[in-house]
Amino acid sequence: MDRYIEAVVAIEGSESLAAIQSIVRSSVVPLGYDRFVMFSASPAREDLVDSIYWVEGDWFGKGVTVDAETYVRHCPVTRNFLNVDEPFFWTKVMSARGEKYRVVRTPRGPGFHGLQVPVFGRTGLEGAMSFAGTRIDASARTRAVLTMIGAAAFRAARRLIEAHEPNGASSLSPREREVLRWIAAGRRQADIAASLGLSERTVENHLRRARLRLGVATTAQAIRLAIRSGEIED
Amino acid sequence: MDRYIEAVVAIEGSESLAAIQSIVRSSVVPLGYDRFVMFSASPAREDLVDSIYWVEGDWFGKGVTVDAETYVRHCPVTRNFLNVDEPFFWTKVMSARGEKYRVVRTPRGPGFHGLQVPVFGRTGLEGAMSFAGTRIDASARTRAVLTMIGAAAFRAARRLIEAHEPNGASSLSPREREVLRWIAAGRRQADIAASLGLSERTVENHLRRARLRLGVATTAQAIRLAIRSGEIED
DNA sequence: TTCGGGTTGAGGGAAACTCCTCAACGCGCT
DNA sequence: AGCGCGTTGAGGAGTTTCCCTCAACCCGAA
Repeated sequence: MDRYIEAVVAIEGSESLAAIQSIVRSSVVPLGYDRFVMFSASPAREDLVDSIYWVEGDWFGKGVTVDAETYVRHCPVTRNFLNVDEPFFWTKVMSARGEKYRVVRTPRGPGFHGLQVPVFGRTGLEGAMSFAGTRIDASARTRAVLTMIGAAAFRAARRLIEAHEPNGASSLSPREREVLRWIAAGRRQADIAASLGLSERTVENHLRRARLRLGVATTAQAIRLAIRSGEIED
Repeated sequence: MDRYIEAVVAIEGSESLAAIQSIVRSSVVPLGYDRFVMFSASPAREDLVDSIYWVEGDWFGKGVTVDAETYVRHCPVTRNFLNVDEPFFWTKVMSARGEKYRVVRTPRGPGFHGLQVPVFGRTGLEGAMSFAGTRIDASARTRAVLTMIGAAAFRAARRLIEAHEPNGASSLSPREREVLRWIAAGRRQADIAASLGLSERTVENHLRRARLRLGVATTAQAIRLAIRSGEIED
């Protein structure tokens, strides 16, 4: 079976971030990519980047430490994820007024180029993996490979990292969330009661408790807050 | 380069649905999958499935035509996409009270099994590709292959189909949008009327027209749709 | 000028939702 | 056993929204 598929399987089975990184490296360094950034993201944040899982390689010049803030400030093409839902290549252009990053169809020749691979989930953008290098292979094949490996690596890394961090406790109970989901889907309280096998009163009570917990006055506002915080699917 | 990667590249370059289907078939039939469903979906719809792009093979018994409604009614595991954001295997279980579909970690032995591969985008769930067969390879490798091919095939198919169907983007009027924004912020119609200097009736009328345009039954659902389509800010 | 669309507003009635309090049951935890 | 929490459900009263129809005004396009 294909070696890149094997890499994905190995990534999925990895038990440490270092293991994931090692597999990614050995897979994509031969393709010319030797700088990596992996981060979780949320379109609700205006700076997009939530927290960085992995930074490696010389991104902005020797000796520059890259943290979340630096990365976002220097790499504005990341915001392109708000407009597209596929991986895209970028290239660093040197102009009279300094360096500039630009989204391109195909980066050519030597220079600093990269591929941003977004990872989407139920709530939209969840994170990304970014590959870069000075002499990269930018073929359609390589893009497909990086798309697959980047997505697998991000999911595997997040699985490991979120296992260690106390996950953001959702403020709604399962029932409250379920009722709210149906309301957001356009059902009436009575319909929901029927399809869940509850009394209309119970549905109403769940809704009220949900409003209380979310600290809002109306159900419409609760829908919006719940979507924003990922309690229910957008 | 790997043959499955080549398949993905070929899918991305396809200019017809038939071409995509042909590539998918030749890639996954050797793995035991000979039944396919590809559909666009939206968590906003309570039946989840929007429209079906591709149905092939014997899903529910010989001679049963599968349309969107039949598929959803017979295949409740599809709703599992609301809870997970990774592909999952399912299997058909024969019990005393008829057949039942169940989500499983690994389907074993002969029988009717399948893999559901969700495709996510900026707005969350966008569609899925479903592979099934009676003697399937359910290894981690195959799951990785189907994940990649399913996602590529769905995106390519949607690109082709949406190019033909000019989507009627029905937008809201400025006033409708403004009222909806306030509603989403938790205001009551009467409050909005006061702060916009309108009568309560007018606010109510704007809301009704907004619901009509968005094609939804309740204001709560309108909030969600408007957020999804970017009519109001999240 | 006529036509369509957006905005404004009304009446009347029906349906749905919100708010308050109270209470029972199960489940896990100390 | 006692406690907290989630789930379920009720009565009663009040508020809010929804539905349907009708109509006036303004404005830009045909």
